[in-house]
Amino acid sequence: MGIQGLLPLLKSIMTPIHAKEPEGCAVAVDVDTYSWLHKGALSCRKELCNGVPTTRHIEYCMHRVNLLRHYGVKPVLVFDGGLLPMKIEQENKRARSRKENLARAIEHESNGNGAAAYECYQKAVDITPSMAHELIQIIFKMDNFGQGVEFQYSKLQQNRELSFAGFTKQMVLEMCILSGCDYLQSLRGIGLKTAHALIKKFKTYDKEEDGFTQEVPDASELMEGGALDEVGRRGPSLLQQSRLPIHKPCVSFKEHQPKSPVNRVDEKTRRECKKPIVRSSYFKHQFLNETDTDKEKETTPVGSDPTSIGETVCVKGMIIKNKTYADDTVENVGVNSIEEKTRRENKEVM
DNA sequence: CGCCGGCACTCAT
DNA sequence: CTAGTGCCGGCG
Repeated sequence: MGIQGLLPLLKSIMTPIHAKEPEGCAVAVDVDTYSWLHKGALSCRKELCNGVPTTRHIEYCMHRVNLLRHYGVKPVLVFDGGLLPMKIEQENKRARSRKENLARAIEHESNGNGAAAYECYQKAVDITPSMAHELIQIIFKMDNFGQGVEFQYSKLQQNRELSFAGFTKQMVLEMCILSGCDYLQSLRGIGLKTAHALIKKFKTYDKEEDGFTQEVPDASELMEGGALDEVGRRGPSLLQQSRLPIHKPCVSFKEHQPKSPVNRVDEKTRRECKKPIVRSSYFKHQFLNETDTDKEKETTPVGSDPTSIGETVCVKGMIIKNKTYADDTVENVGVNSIEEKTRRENKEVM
C-alpha cells in the first residue's frame, strides 16, 4: 500500500531508468514481492486455487529477479505481510472473500461457465507465505526488459507538482500519514494536497492536532496500529549503504519499530521480509530503484511495513531466509540507518 | 475550480 | 483483491 495519489504528485521528478543503466554503482532494488506473486498468480490461478502443483507464479518472480541480476542489480525482495492485529479483521474478510469466490468458481465450472469461473478463481487466489518460501528455493531463469522508474529523494526539492521546500523527511512522512494509509481509517476530507498544506504550515503533525483536534486522535490511533513505516528513501547513497555484503545476511529493512503500542508486542508480526538478494557478480554500481521502487517505499511506509519484522533472507545464489527480529536486525545492520530513523520517527509520531 | 473519495480496470497467458 | 491509474460525482 502506498499513499494514494502520491506518485502523480511526484511525477516531475520520476525518471525512466533501465536496469542496465546504472553506470556504476551498486544497485539494490526493493520490490514488493507479494505484488509480483499476485501478478504471477494470474497465470495459474486455477491451479493455485485447486491445489494443483504449479510454479508459474514463482517462475514469474524469478524471471524478474534474474532479469535484474542480469544487469547487475540486486533486488531486495520484501515480503510484507506479517500479522498485524489491526489487519486481522481485514485479513479475515479477505479470507472469507476468497472462500466465497472459490465456491463460486467451482459452481460456474460445473455449470459449464469457464469464463466466469476463471474470474472467480482470480479472486480466490491466496498468496501464502509458503509461496514466498517457494520463491526462495530457486529456480533460475533469465530475461529481458527492465524498464523502471527512478526516484531520488534528493530530487524532492525539484518536484514541480508540489513544493517540498523546507520539508524534512519527517515532514514528508507525516504528510503521507495524514493523507491516510491502509488499514487505517483516513481522516475525512484530508488528502495529499491538504496534508501537504497542513504540514507546510505547522511543520508537524502535533500542531496539527491543534487544528484538528478531533481528527488527530484518530490518526494517532491509526498509526499505532502500526502501520507505518518508513519513508526513507534511499538515495543513491543509501542504497549503497546497505547493501549487503554479499553473503551476509542482509539486513532487513523493515524492521519494525520498536514496540510501540501494544500491538506490536503481541503481534506476532512476523512479517517476513526477505530479501533475496542477488548478488550477482556484477553489480556494481549505483543503485537505482527500479520501478517505482522508491515510491513504493515511500508509500510503503505507511501501510505495510510497519510491522515488519524482518526476516531476512539473503542469498547467496539465492536465498536463505532467516528471521530476525527487528531489534536485532536493525542494529545489526547498519544499513538501514536511515530507514530506521524514519521508523523511529514514525513511532514518535504515533 | 480544486480536492477528495469511490469505482472500474489492468495485471499474465 | 496488490498497487496504480483514470474517470466521475460530490463538496466547499
